[in-house]
Amino acid sequence: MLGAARELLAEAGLRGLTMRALARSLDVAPNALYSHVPGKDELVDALLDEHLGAVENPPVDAADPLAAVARMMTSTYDVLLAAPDLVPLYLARRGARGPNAQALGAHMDALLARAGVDPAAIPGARITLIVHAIGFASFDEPRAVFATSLGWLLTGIARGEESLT
Amino acid sequence: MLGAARELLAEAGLRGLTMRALARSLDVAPNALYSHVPGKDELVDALLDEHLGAVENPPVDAADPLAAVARMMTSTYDVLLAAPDLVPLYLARRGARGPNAQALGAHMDALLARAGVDPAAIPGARITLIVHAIGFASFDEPRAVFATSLGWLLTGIARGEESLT
DNA sequence: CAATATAACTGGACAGTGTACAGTTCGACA
DNA sequence: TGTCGAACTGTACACTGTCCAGTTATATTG
Repeated sequence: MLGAARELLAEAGLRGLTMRALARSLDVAPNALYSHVPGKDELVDALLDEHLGAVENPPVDAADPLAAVARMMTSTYDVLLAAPDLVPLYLARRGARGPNAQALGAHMDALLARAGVDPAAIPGARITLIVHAIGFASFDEPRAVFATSLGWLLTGIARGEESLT
Repeated sequence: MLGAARELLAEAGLRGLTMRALARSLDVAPNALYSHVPGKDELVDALLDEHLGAVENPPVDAADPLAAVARMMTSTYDVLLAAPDLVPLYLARRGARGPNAQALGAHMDALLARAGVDPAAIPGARITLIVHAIGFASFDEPRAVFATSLGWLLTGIARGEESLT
């Protein structure tokens, strides 16, 4: 069912992802879906988290942890862009909260800690990086702009400055 | 009509902002609205741009242009949060493109230029800052996290680094 | 094997959505 | 006074997500 939903999204786009169309593609009555999933929101959530499985997880003990974070976020960005129709859904659902999303978050926290980021600042840094990746994927700017701004962000995070307010 | 739409949004939320409800609040048949606006998207666009009129425009010749950018973005963030129901719409419509949005963009470009940012990097920096503000407003994190990460971003932008990829 | 519990399905419906079409009312202006 | 055009109405279409009651098929028991 998740697979059919993914296919449907790829073929018919965000607008085409409807319970009825999904049921049609499974040769089933629309309400039969509700035996497998409580509602469309939950289906979408599952779709979002599953998709995050493709994000690259660099080793936690990488030589340069900050570069590893950069690789991770770039991979996230690429994965998001690989299914552009999914991006508005990440926004509408405020990210993903399934097992894949949580594993990625934990992984990133570990890398940030190893990069010497103040522990108290880690959650904020994680959120910032996630918002940054999803936001950029949403506004689909050229990839170079994303890379540049990711560099800006990591520079700032690494130096731990926070005046200017 | 825009006013009624704004009120309706405030009272009934994002979900309650429907053409039919808007028509009802104006004591008019639903399709009468289409004499004034081509469709719901355009109505929403107008709503979004109008709302940006509340963003603070610091003087372009401020002593510290980078601090002025920070003030501008903080004000944007506050304005966005003042109408949380509008935020998902900014995302869905990929920002605003009306006169207010354009004026703000031009203003920011001028400030970034005065702050010594490489002219070629200005559009990217502008987009980055906008994505950052809208993204944070969307994920509604504590305000302090926004401020901190804005500091990170501006630090990076000002130093013009872009390695790490 | 037969009986039963349970998961998966169906038909039909409800209340809503944005919007198109054709036709009417009405105020402003020549 | 006559005409024009904007603003409106009634009706309708093709959708949406989801609920309810009832049916079928499958799996698990006695």
